[in-house]
Amino acid sequence: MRSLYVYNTLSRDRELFEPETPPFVGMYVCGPTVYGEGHLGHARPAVTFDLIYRYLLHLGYRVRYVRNITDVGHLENDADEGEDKIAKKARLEQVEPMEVAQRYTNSYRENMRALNVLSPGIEPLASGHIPEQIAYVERILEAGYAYVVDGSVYFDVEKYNADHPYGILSGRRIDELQTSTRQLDGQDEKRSSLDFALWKKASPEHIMRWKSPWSDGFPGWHMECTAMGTKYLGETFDIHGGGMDLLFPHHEAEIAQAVAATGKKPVKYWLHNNMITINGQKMGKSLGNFITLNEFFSGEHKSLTQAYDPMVIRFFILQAHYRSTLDFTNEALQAAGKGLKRLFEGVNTLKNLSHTGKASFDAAQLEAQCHQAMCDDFNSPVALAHLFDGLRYINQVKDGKATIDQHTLDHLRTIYNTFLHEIFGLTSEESGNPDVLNRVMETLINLRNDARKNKDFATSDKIRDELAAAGIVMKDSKEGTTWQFEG
RNA sequence: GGUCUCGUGGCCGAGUGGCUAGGCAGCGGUCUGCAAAACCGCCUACAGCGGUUCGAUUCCGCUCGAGACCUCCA
Repeated sequence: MRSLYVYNTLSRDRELFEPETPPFVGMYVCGPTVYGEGHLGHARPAVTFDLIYRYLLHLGYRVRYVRNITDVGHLENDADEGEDKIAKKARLEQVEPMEVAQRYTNSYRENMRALNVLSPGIEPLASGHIPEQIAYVERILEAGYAYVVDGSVYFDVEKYNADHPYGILSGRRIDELQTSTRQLDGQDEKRSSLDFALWKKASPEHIMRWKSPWSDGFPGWHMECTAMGTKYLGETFDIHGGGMDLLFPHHEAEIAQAVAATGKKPVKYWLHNNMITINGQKMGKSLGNFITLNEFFSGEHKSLTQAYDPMVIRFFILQAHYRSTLDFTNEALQAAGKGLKRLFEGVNTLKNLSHTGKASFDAAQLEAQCHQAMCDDFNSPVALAHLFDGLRYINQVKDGKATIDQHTLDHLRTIYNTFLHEIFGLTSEESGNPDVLNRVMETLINLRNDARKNKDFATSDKIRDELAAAGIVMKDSKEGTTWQFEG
């Protein structure tokens, strides 16, 4: 198996990837909170970890991929006074909380399918794992790292820090944190402002609630990932992923919870994708540049000049390294769209090529370069650059300016299929055209070429222009005329 | 205010102590009845100021600028 290096946030460095029990890999990724439409911010981690998942599978690992659906109990900001996000939305819309969660879960899954993101092996719901979460809180209480106040359970960060360093992931220090935390709901109950809730007692108007030994309430917002990760991947597993914004406090709290309960560090490799911006600005509900995925796909948003194919968004994301910030602009997306189209056309060319002689290109080297890039912390932009380099050779062969042998031809086909489709998950919507359409087009092409031969360009151009108006493009080359649908 | 990340050519984005990705746009050419596509060539940048070095875009320091987290968010 190839040597894969991944950037581990825990060490702030690239490390050789060595799973606990190869060939098995346990991977947990923080999924969406389903209280609203999927947006651009959801696409980045989904595509990033889809790439990682696909590449690990390609390398021969057997991956158990868990991505949760958060459908309970995250606290809102002070304007909402600790009200549950989903409950709040439900009241506004006068429906059951689980109905809201279901609707947006469905919507999220549809978006993921459009982006060709593979389904995780397990997609657990937080609401379906309340007993596991309660049991986990009990373990932490038994270990002495939590305390109960009026039906709520809080994690005792200072006590924990005395035995285990708190902040190993985010690089934060407890004394620095103490001075920079602000007042939140329930603060007076906590011994320290740093402590976080493991279980929250529900206020009377709070409609999402479950029974527990401490109160009718709901789990703290770091609890579900710890409980469900443990349940499906064990007390220690290989990869935990998510957005950089989750680094603190969410992932830090997850480590503390697990160490408090088990004495073991739960995760070997912490992987974090960077954030996206829109026109150089952070995307935020308050900034008015919040674009949902459906708006992207339809183009219905005031800051979009056109609709974007989900594959273009996927390709755009893959063209940047996952640990860099990525800026979405119309210009950049359009550029990506053209690049992607060129790539697909090259693959199509490759499909129709036949061997012509000696190859003047080293396909094995191309393959090695692509893998080298991917093994260096999943550097998809560099791998894509190599594929574009190969494209030039393919087109030269098409133009008769280079030659290719059968072996190289087969090898290139395998490489492009493997990387573009299998690993990058890029698909062209070359839906198998019905035979009848191919026959019709063949006829039209023949008619037009007859006209061209007779220098009846009025007729030949009429055929081409009218087909163009219908969305079909004709392309003349030495080998003859080809056609395709064009947007 | 604290912690951290980053600043690359018209735009997007890799990467490196000397050999300086890739995409898009632009310009010139080849091909073509024309067009499109493709191919060839050109445009060769690393915020600013110091320092280390034979040599720095790449290492160090400072300045300026942007962003993330600390507080719901991917």
